[in-house]
Amino acid sequence: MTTNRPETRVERKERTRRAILDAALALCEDSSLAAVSLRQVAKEVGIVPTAFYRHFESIESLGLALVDESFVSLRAMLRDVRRPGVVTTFSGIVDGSVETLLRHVRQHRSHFLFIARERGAGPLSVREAIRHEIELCERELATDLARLPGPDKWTAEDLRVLSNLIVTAMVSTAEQLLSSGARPEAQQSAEKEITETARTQLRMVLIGALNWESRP
Amino acid sequence: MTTNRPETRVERKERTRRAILDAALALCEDSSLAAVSLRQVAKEVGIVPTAFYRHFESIESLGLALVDESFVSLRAMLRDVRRPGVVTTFSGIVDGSVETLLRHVRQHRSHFLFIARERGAGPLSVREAIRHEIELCERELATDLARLPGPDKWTAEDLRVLSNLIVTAMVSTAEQLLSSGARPEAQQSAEKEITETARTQLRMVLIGALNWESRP
DNA sequence: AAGTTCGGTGTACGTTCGTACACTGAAAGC
DNA sequence: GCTTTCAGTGTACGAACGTACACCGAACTT
Repeated sequence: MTTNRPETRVERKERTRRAILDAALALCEDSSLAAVSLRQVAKEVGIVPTAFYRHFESIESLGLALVDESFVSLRAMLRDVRRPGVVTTFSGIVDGSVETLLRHVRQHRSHFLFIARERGAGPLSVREAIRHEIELCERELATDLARLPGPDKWTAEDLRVLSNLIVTAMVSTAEQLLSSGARPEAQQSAEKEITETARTQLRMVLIGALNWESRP
Repeated sequence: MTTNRPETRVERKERTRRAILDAALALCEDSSLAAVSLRQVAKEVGIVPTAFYRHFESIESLGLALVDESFVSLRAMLRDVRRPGVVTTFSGIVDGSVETLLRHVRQHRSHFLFIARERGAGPLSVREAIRHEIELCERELATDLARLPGPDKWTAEDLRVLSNLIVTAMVSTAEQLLSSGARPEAQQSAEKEITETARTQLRMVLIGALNWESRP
């Protein structure tokens, strides 16, 4: 049973703000943010168009808020991947990472979908925000890689380059998983194939890394 | 001096069609195709809006035409990369490939820009067309890789996986080159850094490939 | 209890959009 | 030469867009 005490003003505002973010995310499922109109969002939320401005000054700044929000769940995923050494074999790291990625893509479809779209097509400021967040991911990965035997003797530059490669491959994997989800009839087998490919690719890259000689 | 003979009807039609494609491509430089209106294109070309329908039945089918056109130049690039063995060392292959990529991105900016945008944000049919073309590229790369010592003993599946990885990395490199071109003040050094990264990544992947044991 | 703040309303505007329809005039076909 | 074809014209419409402006009423402040 819900307590029926009257809503405070900030609560109500926050609730509407959430509704706007959710509505925008839903509308972004099948077209880019630039193609979403203020009026559509307002109608979806159930407010009058001009009320939108009480929360965001433009669709673009709504986009920036959605980027922040999306990367909260992404960071949660990364924390999940690197949770302290339950597994230490290379195979274990690879399998665990890919499985975690799959789980989070399923769980936060619309966020990943939004990022994948706007990464290439959004307004400049949104693209830059996404690029920046991905760069942070690469840096975090680089510091993790630096603890592995082999890469621990590399130059910082080589570490950067390797994590860029890995993150790129994982972003691509996520995008493939997303588009496989658009056709639910054969989704399971498609997901299996995509994750298997991702696992193999990670292994190939790691083998390359183990045989790499960093020369400064 | 231009010969002044009267234009034939098909010539004139083709000329207008080209103008429409060029105008659309230009308008796509700073927003996605879905956000480009039929009227904008028509105004840019200098025809009345309804005349657009004499050439395309919708913006979407215009998009498909642009995909075709863009991949003509991309295929030209790939032919260029694989031109018969002037160089045979791994380093030679890598350096040559990356340099060719850079050259073609510069030369066909707007085409690459269009593909990069619509690959993630375009209408479904456009996204599928692009995905299909990229898959063709991966297949061609796979048959090339199959001639290399090492990969020549691989399973078809492993070859597919490796070329998917390489193509993904190259697509990402192209996208980075494109966004570096948006800020002309430091473009040269940015391009140098990006291509250097791409070279290193290709080498890392190839080293992984040389040490890979394909087990069926 | 009186006054202020502010999320949400309702109307109203000028613009731009896609597209329907009837048309024109020059090249193509006979 | 007369007819047909068809790329391009011009007008006209309803719908959707962003946004300006005056307003309301309930939650807050004092």
